[in-house]
Amino acid sequence: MQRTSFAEMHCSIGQSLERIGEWWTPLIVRDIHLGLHRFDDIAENLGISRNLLTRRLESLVADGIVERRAYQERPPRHEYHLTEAGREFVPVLMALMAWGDKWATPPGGPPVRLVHDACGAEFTPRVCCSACGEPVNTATVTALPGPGAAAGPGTTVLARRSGLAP
Amino acid sequence: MQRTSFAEMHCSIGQSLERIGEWWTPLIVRDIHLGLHRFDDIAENLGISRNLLTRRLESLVADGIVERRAYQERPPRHEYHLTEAGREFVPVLMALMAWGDKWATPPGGPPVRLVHDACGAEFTPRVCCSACGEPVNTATVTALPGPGAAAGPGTTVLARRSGLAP
DNA sequence: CCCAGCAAGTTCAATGAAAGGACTAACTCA
DNA sequence: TGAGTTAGTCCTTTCATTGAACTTGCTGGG
Repeated sequence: MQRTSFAEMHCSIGQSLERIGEWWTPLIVRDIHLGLHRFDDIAENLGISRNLLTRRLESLVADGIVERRAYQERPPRHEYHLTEAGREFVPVLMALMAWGDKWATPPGGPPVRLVHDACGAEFTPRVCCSACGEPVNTATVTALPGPGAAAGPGTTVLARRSGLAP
Repeated sequence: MQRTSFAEMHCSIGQSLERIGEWWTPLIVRDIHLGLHRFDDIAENLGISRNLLTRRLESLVADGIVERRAYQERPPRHEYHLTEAGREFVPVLMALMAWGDKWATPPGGPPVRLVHDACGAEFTPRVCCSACGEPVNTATVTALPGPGAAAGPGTTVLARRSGLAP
């Protein structure tokens, strides 16, 4: 059946997943980021079905994560590039990669090393506090209801627990 | 058709997605982290089909992200808790949430505020360099082939481009 | 004692998304 | 003229997802 959409959820994770949470989508963004801009390159690299790649690229473009850019007129040919939103998503992918390196190491060891050009070091991405710069973890972070908190699909029980409308 | 598995990919993102990339799975982890430990609570909160929740929880337990803990004997009843791997995944979810807050704000504004207990500030998660602590972005990070880099499903073209075996 | 209720699932049919391979369009280059 | 490139579309098969009903084992109230 059609997948349940997360679009109506009062949850930014749900909203994010609606845009980049589908199967293949994060890998497509990874490929574009790593320099694969042509349809056939991405299709061959991932081994994704071509019709599915068409659909995924369409929705990424519709959501403003990827930009479809003509690089010649006749015949019309296009390249795919990340937008600002797409580029800002890449660090999330790096954090995901770091988690995978630690808890789900691929056969043969980590396939990618990351170098931070600004400081020159090979590094591991970490999620940090924007205020003090320290790494965050479940023990040191508290989640509080924000302005958009509400009972709705995806947050019924949570809203009840935090004292919002049942 | 059955989803193509990313398990054989030489890519930590693929490995991560294989474990937590399926539809619903990140939201299930979110719910458990936020204190929903019972099957019925999670099912009601998300509105997920109960058989699907069963399957997702099974695979999360099999992958060592969630732990199934008996809290009474007769009748047998269980609670779900995050393991160490699961807790370390939560910051990735926070980064994903921050991206959604910025680029896909849910109706009504950000539904959750995060407070870093260590410094007391309300903050935005950022992905930073483990060496110098500065936030990373696409412009300041270079990806290099690591020990596990290889041509294979999910990385054929990339491996060719970076000079590995065709 | 009987019935309602809870918790944690399991079973089932209907539907539509994914896979994969063949096909098309429009052009270029030798 | 024929092969190659690029970016898709079309089609069939197969399986995951949905939603709702059903099951099991026990507790607590009247």
